[in-house]
Amino acid sequence: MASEKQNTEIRQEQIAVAALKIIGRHGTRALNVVRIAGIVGLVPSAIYRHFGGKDDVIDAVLELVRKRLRANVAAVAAESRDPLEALRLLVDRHITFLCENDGVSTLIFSDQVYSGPKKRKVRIYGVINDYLQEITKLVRDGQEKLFIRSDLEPAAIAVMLLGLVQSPAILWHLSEGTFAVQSQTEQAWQVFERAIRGN
Amino acid sequence: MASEKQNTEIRQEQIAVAALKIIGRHGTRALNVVRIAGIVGLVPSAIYRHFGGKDDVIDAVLELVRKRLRANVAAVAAESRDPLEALRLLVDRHITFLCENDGVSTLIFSDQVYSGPKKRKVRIYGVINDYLQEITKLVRDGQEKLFIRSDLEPAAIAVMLLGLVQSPAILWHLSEGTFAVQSQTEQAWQVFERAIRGN
DNA sequence: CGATGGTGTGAACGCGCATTCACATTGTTT
DNA sequence: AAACAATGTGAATGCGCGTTCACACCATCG
Repeated sequence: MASEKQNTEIRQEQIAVAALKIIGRHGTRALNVVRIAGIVGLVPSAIYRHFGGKDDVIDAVLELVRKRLRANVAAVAAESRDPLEALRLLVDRHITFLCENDGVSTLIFSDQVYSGPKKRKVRIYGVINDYLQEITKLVRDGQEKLFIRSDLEPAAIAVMLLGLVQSPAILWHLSEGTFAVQSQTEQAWQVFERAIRGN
Repeated sequence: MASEKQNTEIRQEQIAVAALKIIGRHGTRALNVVRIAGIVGLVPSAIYRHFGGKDDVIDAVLELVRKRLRANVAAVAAESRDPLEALRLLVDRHITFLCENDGVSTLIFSDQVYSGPKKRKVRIYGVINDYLQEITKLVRDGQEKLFIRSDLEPAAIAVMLLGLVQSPAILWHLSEGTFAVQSQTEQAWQVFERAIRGN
């Protein structure tokens, strides 16, 4: 019944993806090595061939999230013609990302965060800050090109944008998909855009 | 070393408060009967005189949160002269509430939510919806009195308001109090108010 | 061909923690 | 005063789960 041998790098990737999937579907509490191993097709102890322990796996998941967030920003920057449109596209992508991976929200608040090494909290803050930083760049760019009012701090706009999406996402997955996340985000974006658009 | 006997109702209150405090300071993972009992001044097994189990304790914490959120809305409604001012006061109160009780944010996303009985998720959704409902009332009132644009759905405004506060709160407690939550909320409110204020 | 290192396996250990139970204490009712 | 219900105590139980370890397999290198 032995699984085929795989390179550690591949396994690490598989394990991180599996972990994120578990967190998304069943919450961080359901994240245990048995389940992870099950998805990857390994025996629990095999996990320790590729990671020092559960904590390291969680760190890997965080890096995965960081990558995907970065990829989203890069994508919208490429697709759009102006920064304001880019922000709108980012809102769409971000909400989709959060809805498809409930785990992202839960991981950030997870007890795993607070129980783990203190570095954990710092690391999560870093991931979010990275993301905010990139959004801030978009905003600043929009201000320079006069698409966005320049009497507002770019960083503050970025945080607002995050909040715009976060609440609907929470409500969506608490409501088991009942909450009209699409409509809510749509309206919120319009209000938001009117408030920040350059005159 | 025996504690004085107390009425079950009093104990239930004490236990819920203790639990919320633990969640806030150390995360939901640190929420165990030993710790709760320690704070209340009881022996672990005594908890079971007042609650059926840990799950019931968590439910009690949720009710505690519901009460406090309701109290906040009632307070600002009483303090303010117009609905728009009420909303601004509510933002202040809500951010304070979230910062003082980190536990509220963590509890909502907690694995405990997803692991517990399915009713748990519904219950949390209910708590938030209650709160949203009350905010929506304020908004609608503001629209009728022409303080708020009436071409916007009251419920959508309410959700936006929540998002306005939530992100800063998250960043604040991830950053260990470094993040300038006050300044952020201030700016966000101004942008938001300009967007929704009746012409 | 033998050695070595990387990967997978199954069993076992140990800890944290929720829960239970028999017993003690206190307050109230009859 | 006796009986009973409510509350508090300490010990014991049992489970989930992270982690470790000795062993097996297999590729690559010398």
